[in-house]
Amino acid sequence: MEVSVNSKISEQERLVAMLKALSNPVRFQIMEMLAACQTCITNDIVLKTPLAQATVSQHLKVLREADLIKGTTTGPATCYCINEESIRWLKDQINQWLPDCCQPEKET
Amino acid sequence: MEVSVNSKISEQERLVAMLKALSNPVRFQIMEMLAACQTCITNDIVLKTPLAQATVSQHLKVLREADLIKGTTTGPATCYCINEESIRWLKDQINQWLPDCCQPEKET
DNA sequence: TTCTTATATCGTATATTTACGATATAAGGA
DNA sequence: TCCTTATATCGTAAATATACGATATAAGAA
Repeated sequence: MEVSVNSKISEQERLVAMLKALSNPVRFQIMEMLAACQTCITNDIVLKTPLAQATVSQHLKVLREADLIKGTTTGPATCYCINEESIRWLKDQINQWLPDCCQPEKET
Repeated sequence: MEVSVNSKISEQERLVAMLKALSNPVRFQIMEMLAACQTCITNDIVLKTPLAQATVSQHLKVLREADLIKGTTTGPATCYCINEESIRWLKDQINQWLPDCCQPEKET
């Protein structure tokens, strides 16, 4: 039922923060990588990227802080995966956005 | 049928550019203002904002270049409105994004 | 033409983002 | 314990974004 009474940031702020995290080509593609490989460790992403490990780690932090991905430590590695719940929330928000115009083709 | 053969930027790049334009709280709220007032001139937005006119004008330029809004000059003023076609495209893209996971509640 | 109104653009200061190498940190094997 | 592997974080340089005042520009009125 979505009871976020004491949340520090509003829903709009959360949405904007997510969009900001997504609005970088590298991070957007990391999301697609994670969606494709279901779950993979940082090094997998580093190897698929021309960037340094530190840079990828930094991007992963941004995605994590925006709640777009989740990371679990397994031994020395960190296993990342998409935060499906958040992505669903994001999609719902965008769908409901600007309802007075711009509704995608819906046949009601 | 969407024939964008010679487009300089890919669909993903266009989407990321739109997200980037939206991922600023001021610009996000300008979009909501424009959706609410249907169409309004720059000065209306400036007055609803704590920012300087130059700053608002700059934000409008970013939104314009991301194709999220359209502006038409009427006399000395510029009349801005939401680019509904682009917003619909954006919504469709987000809906189709990460199809293997994170589908919003659909009953097929 | 001159004034007013409404915007856009320029120049610039400050803040944030992006990227990297160097250096922690943490777990497990030899 | 010492080495290897996998990440994270620190410090920092360069690029980009944000905001503003000052200054164009453009249309219409006097």
